[in-house]
Parts: sequence; C-alpha cells; structure tokens
Amino acid sequence: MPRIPHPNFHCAAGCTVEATLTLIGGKWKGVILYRLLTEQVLRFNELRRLLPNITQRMLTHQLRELEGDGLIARKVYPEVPPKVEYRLTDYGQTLAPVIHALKAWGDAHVDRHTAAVPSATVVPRIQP
Amino acid sequence: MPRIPHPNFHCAAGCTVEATLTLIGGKWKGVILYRLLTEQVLRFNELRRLLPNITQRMLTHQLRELEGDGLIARKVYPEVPPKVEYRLTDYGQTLAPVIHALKAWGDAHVDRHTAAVPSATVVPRIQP
DNA sequence: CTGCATCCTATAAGATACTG
DNA sequence: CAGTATCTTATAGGATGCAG
Repeated sequence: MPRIPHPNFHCAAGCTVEATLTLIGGKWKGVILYRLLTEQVLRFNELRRLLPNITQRMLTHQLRELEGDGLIARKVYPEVPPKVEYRLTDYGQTLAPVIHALKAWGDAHVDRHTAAVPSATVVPRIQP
Repeated sequence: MPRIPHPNFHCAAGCTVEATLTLIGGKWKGVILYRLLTEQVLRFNELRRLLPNITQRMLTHQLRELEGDGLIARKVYPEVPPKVEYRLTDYGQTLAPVIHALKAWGDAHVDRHTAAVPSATVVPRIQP
C-alpha cells in the first residue's frame, strides 16, 4: 500500500516533490528520521523519550510506515523482555540531504514563526 | 495563527525538521512552491491548470496559508475581469534548496514506490 | 519492553453551487 | 477570473486499556 499519490496520472513536473513529502510528511516522520540519522540505532523506548509528545500508538504507526516504505529497518531480539532496534536502511540513508536541508532551513527561519525562541540563549526557567 | 508545533516546548533537536514540514507539508504546497520557483509568477487559473487534480477551494486555501506564512505574495490587479498574480517572496525564495532537495530525491527514488513509471519512456496509451 | 485493539476527535481534503 | 459558502467524506492523530 504505497501512499505515493496517483502514480499513473503521468507524474507532472513537481509531482515528485509531493511524492517525497508523502513519504516523510507525517507529523513525526521528519524527527524520527533525523534522530536515526544522527544516533544511528535506537530502541523503541529511546525514540519515545526523544519524542516527548508522541503517543505509543503513533510511534508504532509511523515506524511501521517508514519500515513499509523501506526507509528504516526493524531488528527484533528474541529476548525477554523484548528488545527492538530501529535504524535507517541504505535506502533511508539517501534521504540525508533532504533531512538536512529541512533542518537547516528550519534552524535558520523558524524563529520568524515562533516569535523568537532564542536557541543560543539560556532557556527561561520557572523559579521554584 | 502560525501552525508551527508547540514552540514553547523547548524545540528539541530535530524539531525544526518538523517545523519546516509543517510549513510546506500540505498536500499541494510542495508543488505550488516548486511551480512558483520555476515559473516565477503565475495567475490563479494558471496554477489550477498546472495542478490538474486540485479543487478551486483547496488551491485558494493553500495559497492563503502560504501567503499567511510569508512565503508567497499575492498581487491583485483591480481590473475586470479580475487578475491576480502569485509569486514567491524573498523569504519564500530561501526555500529553494529545500524544494530542490525534495525534488531531486523524488526524481531519483520514487520509481521504487510507484513500481516503475518510466518517465523517459512513452506513456502507455489506451488504444481507442 | 514493545506493541496491538478499540474508540474517539480534530483536521484535511473533496464536491458542488453560487458571486463580484 | 478569481474567488466564497456550504456540506460531506476521508484521513490523521490521540486516549486508554490489554497482552506476549
């Protein structure tokens, strides 16, 4: 069940832009891919900790889609308690330039939209 | 109403990837931006022709969001019949590397997902 | 620990008709 | 030509509980 839009409609110029976005455009896929890109290999709960607001259900779901698209690999260790590792496939690795482009632009420009969250500054703390 | 996710939650590493995706991740925004990137300036109905499957409502909606995010500019000519031109803003132009990265990856890899739609080959025709 | 099943809500997207 | 308005459907996303 590939989710690439309407492949038989003679993918017009620019359509491949959307195709790529369809693959990585889920609410969490970008971060997941980015984390796997930098950390190489991560277990389920490690990913969960790195994505503080994601629900278990969504993490599983997004991982399964990425796996189904061949971008990540899932390795199950038949132990108890269970242990599952996720990493990028070679194919997934080819997304590196895309992810980095997205991150670079975001780093440079999101402050325009978030009304200045000064990343190089001390995080404002709530005083106890 | 910026749609960047949870800016006050101390945007963790990789979060900006999602932020960028939120801006350009609509079903049609990628193509719209790509078209404006290559054609410079386009009228409403020109965009509509370039995006054969988009509805009028969605085109308007996506254009308004892109405009609200400062990525494109809308120029209305007070004529009759009406004439409206869309183009990228300088800010929108900064997305060029991102869009090109998305397109390059898509061009190189979507055939994996669309089960070979040979773009350099003659389109298979239904015989009349 | 990892994950599936169920139920539910919010948002995106589409169809269609009408207008300055 | 370039929209708006209304209604409907589809999909994404979330909360919670159970299980190997």
